[in-house]
Amino acid sequence: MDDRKLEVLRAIVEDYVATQEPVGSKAVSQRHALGVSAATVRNDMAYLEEAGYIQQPHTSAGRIPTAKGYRLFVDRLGKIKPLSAAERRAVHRFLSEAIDLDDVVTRTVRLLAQLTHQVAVVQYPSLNRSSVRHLELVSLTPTRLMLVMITDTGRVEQRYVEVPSELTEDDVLDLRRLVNEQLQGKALADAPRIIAGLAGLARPELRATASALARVLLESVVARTEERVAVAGAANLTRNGNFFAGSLRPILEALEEEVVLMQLLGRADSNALLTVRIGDENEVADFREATVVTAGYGPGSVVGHMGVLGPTRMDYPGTIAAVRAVARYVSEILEQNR
Amino acid sequence: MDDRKLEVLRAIVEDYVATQEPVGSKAVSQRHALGVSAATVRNDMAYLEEAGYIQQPHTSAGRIPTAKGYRLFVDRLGKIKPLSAAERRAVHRFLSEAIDLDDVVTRTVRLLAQLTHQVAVVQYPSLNRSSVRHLELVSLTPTRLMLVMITDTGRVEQRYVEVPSELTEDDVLDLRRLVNEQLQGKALADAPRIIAGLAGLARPELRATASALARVLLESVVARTEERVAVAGAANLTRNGNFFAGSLRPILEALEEEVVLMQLLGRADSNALLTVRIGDENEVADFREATVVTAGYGPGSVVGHMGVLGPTRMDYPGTIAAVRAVARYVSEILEQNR
DNA sequence: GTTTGGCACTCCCTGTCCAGGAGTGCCAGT
DNA sequence: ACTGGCACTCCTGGACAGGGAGTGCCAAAC
Repeated sequence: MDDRKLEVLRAIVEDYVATQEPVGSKAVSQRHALGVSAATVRNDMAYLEEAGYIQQPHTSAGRIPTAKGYRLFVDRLGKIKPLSAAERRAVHRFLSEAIDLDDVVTRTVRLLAQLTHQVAVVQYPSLNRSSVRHLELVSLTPTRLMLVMITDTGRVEQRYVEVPSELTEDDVLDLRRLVNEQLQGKALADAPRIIAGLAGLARPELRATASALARVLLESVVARTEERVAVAGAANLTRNGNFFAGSLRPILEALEEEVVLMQLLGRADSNALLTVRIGDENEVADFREATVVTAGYGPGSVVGHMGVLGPTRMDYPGTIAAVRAVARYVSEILEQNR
Repeated sequence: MDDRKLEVLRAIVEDYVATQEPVGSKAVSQRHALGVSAATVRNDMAYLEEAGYIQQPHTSAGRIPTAKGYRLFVDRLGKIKPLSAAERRAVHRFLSEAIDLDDVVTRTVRLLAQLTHQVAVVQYPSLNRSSVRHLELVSLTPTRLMLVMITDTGRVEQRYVEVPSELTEDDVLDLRRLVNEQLQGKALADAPRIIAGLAGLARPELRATASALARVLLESVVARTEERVAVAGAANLTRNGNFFAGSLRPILEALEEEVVLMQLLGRADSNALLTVRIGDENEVADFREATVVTAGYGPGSVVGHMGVLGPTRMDYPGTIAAVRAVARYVSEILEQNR
């Protein structure tokens, strides 16, 4: 494929993203210094359409890019434009004011939404990629405990535990020491194995209690892993003509389903630094008209993902730069709090 | 005002809520067994319009209720229809499966959204109406602590504390004992006073550390109080013709602002069991076209509010019943976990 | 005095038609 | 290989008319 044809595609993508209207041959030849006439552009456009990169909403309208066209643009044409110095400073300052993990996530998701003018999604640090920092047992009544687990990423999980027999203060201290000895510093992915042997290590009279505790512990490391996700910027779905072809409904519904959001952020095993899924490259049916840009983050290794969701007609260079920058800053912050 | 006129108003409200279309005199006299002709209804409607309870979108259209009309309907005409037995069972089961406070709030807000087909908002138990159940100090590095506060409603707050000098294990134990002795069981509203005296009670060599700790403690009980709110059901804004006169944007934006949501749930001091704010009775400008139904909840005394937001044209009896029922169940659950 | 049927009137809604405009495809000429 | 010209297609917006729903008012009936 011709170099000029690529330039024409770039012009179409850029103009269409900017104006949200089909772009015609005259506009391309005038606004972009290609040095050729509109008629020539028309020939190139016919070729690009034939090849599936652009399409016409109807005869006698301008062209708009297809998903395939955007893909080519992202892969070969888009020059990522880094954030301005002012933006970088703002990101840095806003995120460094966070007081705990919850706050980091909340601020991150808002920041992303604001920078990209799109819907932002941030996954809380995944439990099974974290390790245990501390386990705390608080006795509420003699037969009722509260279990609090703190991970190295700062995430806090709490559970109630009903125990079969009454416990003394010393019993609680014993149990606390036991679980911390066994689990502190261990990766949660390894935890189930350790937890299974927990009851056997307790004093005989505490066996029953320890196994009740083990059951709840297992639940909190296995059952609800992955689930937590924060969303912001839903209002951006209504920007200008975005409106997602009027089918706002399913999108809003999907945004409230953790399962769908996790799918959106990509299979947890993906360690790719940055992923762009355009249109039908997306697995979730409701997002066939959308593009999702995601990045992994974490101190050293990836512990979670974040991303933004927007119309396929989005400002790719800007969005990609923003997601990448924010993911980096968040990783830095987690590193510091380690 | 005539009894029959009230019946006409009720008919208009009910039909309009059901069909979302202006209702005419003929429809009223036919569908509701008033025993009078359309012409008579027309006279009554002229009166109701004069008195400000209903209005015409334009000449030669049917009538729709005004905010004043809905108000009268709610105060004098609506017979609250309790939830069906099946619904009550479903509510009960769904909520009793919650595993911690976070889960209770999440489930509650979803339940409300689903029952009422509207946007639901639930405030986390307000910190300054709770009391301290337990304070935990975890040492991360010799000069860095993690403070975890657990309240009687099950809410968990965590903060990092940088301390001026290196601490031994015993120092940490000492501090933990001190803060728990002083604060356990105390209402957070009283906490600032107690915290102020905290540093003075520590061993001399721990004074500096204790006052750093006190600063952070104060922050966590004062600064971010009230703030946390959960939202669900935003997709319901797009139901049928709801769309809020096409101005979806400001509503979605407002729903992401904690401050606005707190205003929506009503001044924190309101202890009223159930509040209905219709149209301009609402203080928040963006919600002039909306009705907000809120209820307080809590074990014994009110510790937070929950509510739903919908178009003024909503099913008042059903919505009110749902909000009240859910608030009661949640209160029961908090009572049990006390 | 209240209720009723009748009637003229108003206004919205829908569909049709038409002119204007933007953009294309193709062809012949450079 | 590029360009200018030209006929053609299709969308868009305004104008206009007909049908329908609902009203207000009036005179007659209960």
